[in-house]
Order: sequence, then C-alpha cells, then structure tokens
Amino acid sequence: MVFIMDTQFWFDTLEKDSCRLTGARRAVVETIAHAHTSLTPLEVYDLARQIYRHLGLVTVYRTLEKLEELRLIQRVHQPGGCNAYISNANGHQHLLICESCGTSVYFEGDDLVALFDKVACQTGFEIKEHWLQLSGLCSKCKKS
Amino acid sequence: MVFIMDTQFWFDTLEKDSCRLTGARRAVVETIAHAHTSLTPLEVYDLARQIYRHLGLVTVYRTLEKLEELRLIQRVHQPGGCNAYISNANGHQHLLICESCGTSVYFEGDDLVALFDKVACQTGFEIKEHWLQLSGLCSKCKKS
DNA sequence: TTACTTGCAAACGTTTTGCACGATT
DNA sequence: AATCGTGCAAAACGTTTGCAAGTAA
Repeated sequence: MVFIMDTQFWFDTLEKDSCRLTGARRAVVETIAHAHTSLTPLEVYDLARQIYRHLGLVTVYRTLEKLEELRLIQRVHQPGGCNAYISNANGHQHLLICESCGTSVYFEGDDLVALFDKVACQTGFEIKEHWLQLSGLCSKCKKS
Repeated sequence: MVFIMDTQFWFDTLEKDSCRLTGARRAVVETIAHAHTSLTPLEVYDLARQIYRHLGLVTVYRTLEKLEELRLIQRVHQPGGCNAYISNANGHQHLLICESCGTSVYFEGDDLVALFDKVACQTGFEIKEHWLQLSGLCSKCKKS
C-alpha cells in the first residue's frame, strides 16, 4: 500500500501558530509525514538530514515538541521506552505496532467511550486523556 | 480507604527466581507495595532509604528492573514521561491517574477483549500485549 | 526591521557499567 | 565456600539551555 501524506496541512497548521516555514522544519515534517513507523529523535535527525544537511539535533527536539503541541504527532509508548513519535495527522488515533518490524497501523476505538463513561461514573474521576496501544506480530512477521 | 499489601507474595516470587532477600530489596519492595501513587526511581530511593539507610540508587534501578521482569510492578506512562512504576501485584490491570495529585486507581477492562479480537481480525495482527491508561482529575482535585 | 529560528557548545539529569567489597544461602 | 548482591565512582546517554549568528516575514 502506498499513500501520499498531505504535508501542506502540516505547514498550514504551523503557520496558524505563527511558526516560520524553515528548511529545517520542512525536512522534519516531510520525514515524519512519510514514515511508516514511529521514529526516535535521532532517527528523525538521520533521515531528515538527507533532505536538509545542516539540520541540528537540537532543532529536531524543538520541532518535535512543537508538532506534539499542535497534535500533529503523538508519542509512541513501547516497553523499551516512550521516546518515539508518529504522525497523527488524522486526529487522535489508536496504534497497533508490530514488535518485530515496527510497522504501525491505526485502528478505531469507538467502543471505548462507553467504557470511559462507566469508569468515570464508578471512580468519580473526570477523564481527560486516554491512550490505548496494542502490540504484537503483523501478518508478515507471524509467518517467519 | 486503607489497605495492607501482602509483601510476602513479593518475597516468595523473588525467591522462586532464586533472588536473595536482602535489606535493600526488602526496602524497595515495602516502599512500592505500600505506595498509593506511581513512583520514579528517585522517589523510591528517597522513600526506601527511610527504611534502609545504606541503599544506593543503583540498587533501586536494578531492583526495579527485576520486579518489572517478574511482573510485580508495571511502568506508568504519562505525558511527561514514562519512568514511574506502580505495584502490579494483582496481575495486569488498567490505570486511571489523577493529573493533579497522582492518585492512582485500577479499573476493569472486560469489554476490551471483544475490541482486540475485532482489531486482530481486521489487521491480520496477532495481538500480544495491550496498554490502556486514562488520566484526568480525581473527585477531590475536581473540586479545587 | 523585527521577531523568530538555528546550530553550536556546554550543562544537566537520568541510567548504565566496572569493580572490589560484603552478604546470603 | 560459592554465588549473588551491593555501593561507589565514573562513564554513557538522551535531552535541555544559553547564546550569538542567521533567516523568514
């Protein structure tokens, strides 16, 4: 499956936040928007420098922070740590990650709202955020 | 609500793994087993030293690693990072955490199995692990 | 021009490692 | 007695900050 991610939406969102569209930011955005797996800051750095040689690691960190704030990317939490990021262009979604090859797939979680309401009612909490993530083996890795 | 956690179970589990029951490990276990919130390694260090003065931070890290391996504790993932741990003595459970005061509550997620089956079917993945965590405001913090 | 952005270097806090000593079984 | 565990010190690592120079609007 091949899909083209609309990076224009990312740039529009950045501009609305009065961010300047620099070479560094373009490179980071292109890199994450086209990635099929979650990427650590260092991985983003290596990949994005193929687009924009002068990029610094510090700028990657600052750009990731901004993109997360604008909800364009989300942190991916894995057993080994939670320092990887993935595109979130279509709003908050739930992730399913292959432990073996890192392939990431989104899935719907419509059933969850009822559960959240029930929990809120039982505990007296006001629920503000949730995150649900699954991991396992994708169909390819399952075979080998 | 007051509840006494059975630390004996923790020690039994450690012994089954041929671990020695030292003062350092006892202190770390007591600390986490009796905590009502998730604790970072440094917080465990500070609290556990009230029980065992000579404890070193390195030993806390190594003990946490062992306890996680034995599934006696689980990592808590929060927006700010994922370096806190919480007791997991009753098997895998789902967490609801207050953003304001850190109070943690467990909740049941029976409805989830059906969702996981659906996702597995749709994606071709074999789902091995899942991670669901909610955050918000507890009833006390909601008021103030 | 003005405000924002960048990259460098250095600082920082957390986590890991090597090692000799000490403790548990 | 043999093995395992400990604490210290130091190193490694990821991330953040201060700052002067550069760039977009």
